[in-house]
Formats: sequence, C-alpha cells, structure tokens
Amino acid sequence: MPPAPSASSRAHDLHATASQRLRSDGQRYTTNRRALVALLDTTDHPVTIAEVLTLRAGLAQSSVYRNLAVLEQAGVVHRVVANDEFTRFELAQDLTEHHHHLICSACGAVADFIIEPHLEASMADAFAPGGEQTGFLTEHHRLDLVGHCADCR
Amino acid sequence: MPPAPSASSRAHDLHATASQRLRSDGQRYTTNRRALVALLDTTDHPVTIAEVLTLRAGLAQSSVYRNLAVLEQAGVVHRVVANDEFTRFELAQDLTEHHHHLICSACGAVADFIIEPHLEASMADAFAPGGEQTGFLTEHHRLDLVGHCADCR
DNA sequence: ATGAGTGCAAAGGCTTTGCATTAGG
DNA sequence: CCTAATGCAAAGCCTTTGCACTCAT
Repeated sequence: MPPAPSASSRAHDLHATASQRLRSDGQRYTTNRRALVALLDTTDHPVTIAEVLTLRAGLAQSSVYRNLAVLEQAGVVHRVVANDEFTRFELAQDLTEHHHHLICSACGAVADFIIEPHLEASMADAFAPGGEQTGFLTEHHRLDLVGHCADCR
Repeated sequence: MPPAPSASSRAHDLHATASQRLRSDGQRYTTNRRALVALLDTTDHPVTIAEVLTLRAGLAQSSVYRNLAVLEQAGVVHRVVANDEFTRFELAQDLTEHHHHLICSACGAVADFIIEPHLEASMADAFAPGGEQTGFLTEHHRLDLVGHCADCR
C-alpha cells in the first residue's frame, strides 16, 4: 500500500476530482459546492443537514439540499441512511477510504470505522456472486454496527 | 441444526413469544398487534407502512405507527432503514432467521437474503472486538447489498 | 447576455400527537 | 370498572419546490 498522501495534496485531488465529476455531469463546481466538499473533508463522520447549516452558517438550507443532491448525482458525495430521521452525507468512498459506520441506537450518532482488510476481502468475494443468484446486481455493500456509543453506554 | 419447525408451530411460537415480550414490557397483545405480527410473518421482505395499510385495509394509520413502535420497543419487530424515505418493519431476527437485505438503489425495493454461515461467523467474530476498541458497544451488525433489483437492471 | 445557481418562503409528504370513544383484563 | 388501545383529524418536521434575483461564462 502506498503511503497516505499529504493533507494538501489530498485536498487538491479532492477538489480537482469533484470539479471533474461535476463537469462530466454538466454541473459547475461553485463556491457553495466547494464549501460543502471542503466541509465533508474535515469530518470523521457523515454529517446531517443541520450540522452543515450550523458549521457553515450562511448557506441557504435549500441550496444545501440541492447541492448535496447534485454532488450525489455526480458521485462526489454519498447519502448515508442511519437509524434516525436525518439524512447524512459523506464524501464518496472512492475519494476517501472505504469504511463502515458505528450507529448509536440511542442518540443516532454515526461514526466511521474500518475493518480488517482480510474480512473486507472476504466480503467483497462473497457478495457479488451472492447477489447474482437472485437476479440482483450488486453495486456496493453496506456494513454497519449498531449499538451504543461511548456517551450512551 | 434442528429441522425447521412447521409453519403452524412456528406461528404458535411466534405469537406466544410476541405476547410474552409485550407483557414484559407492560403492553397488551391486542387484535391489531397480532394482525401486524401475522402480516409480517407472511412477507419475505420488510414492509412499509403503506404496504401494511394496503394489505390490511381497515387498520387506522395512526394505530399502525403506534403499534409498530410498541412492538419495536418490546423487541418483537425491527425497524429497517433502507435508501428511500420509507421506514420498513420486519419481525425481529431472533423470531425468524438472521438475514440481510438487498436494497435496490433505483426503486427502493428491499428483499431478504442469507449469506454463507462461515462468512457470517467471521463477521460475528470480527465486530464485537472491533467495536470495543472505540468505546462502542455493539448490539448487532447490519449488512446490506445495494444495487439494482431484477426489475430495475 | 444568458442560463445555472442562490435564497427566501411556501408547499409536500411521512410521521406524530390530541382527544373522544371503544375494548381488553 | 378502569386503564390501555383505537380511530379520526390536526399538527409537526424534514425535505422539496416555486420564483425572483444574482453570478459566472
């Protein structure tokens, strides 16, 4: 495995990639969209719309919804569905690192975590064929652990 | 592994268990609640509220929401979060068979499926310790495959 | 100049709640 | 009997949409 890129080079790649994917989708990489991508790059967990509005006061709520939808369509961000009523967003996993989620069933908090590579590989092997048997074409898998976070134990 | 129980004995166990869990929670096993459990026992996928109202016309919408919440609290049913805006419910997996979900990213459909026992075991082994490292207490894991169903391929 | 993007406000749609009535134990 | 459960309707809340204005190309 190559060493992790530095923060600055990763940020450069990130915005360059985001811009490119939006262009391919006929969309512009505007100031607001860049701000959203930059924000998602700073967090270690998927963020809710409310968090976005708090962390980046000044963004219009409707623009946040619309831009996250555009970014999702372009494959830059990914919609995360947890246990509560709030939709969360994170950077697409091919822009970060493939990971999974710890979901607190008490407070709804979501944190990222990574599993051992060999288990990840086992799952990758097992799932594609499993899906095909039923006429289902697998795009990706979603593995979450549901339990209680440190604050709610 | 013991042979699967017959449908009738399983139904008996199911309702007896449901009743018992509700009692433990200070709740009654009413006609409507029994109807919900019976309905969930007939499906091979988690059902939305809309499906419940269609399949069991006559149940009041608010009662369905309230009773599913009560049944969830008592550990009889389980809330399933997929990719769309609809909440789905299924029987708790200790009343059925541990399984996973195929989620169609196009139409939102959810189907049940089962993975190989050895992989299931690998995951069970890997997850509990992985969670503890971060102060997270794992209750259960959630593994879904997201892709396109036969109708949407 | 010209269409995409933005912000504000209003509308939508799933879900929850209030309250009077009914039924379970 | 007496409390919990039910049904209907209204309210809540996250999310989406309409529309006029602004900005980038």
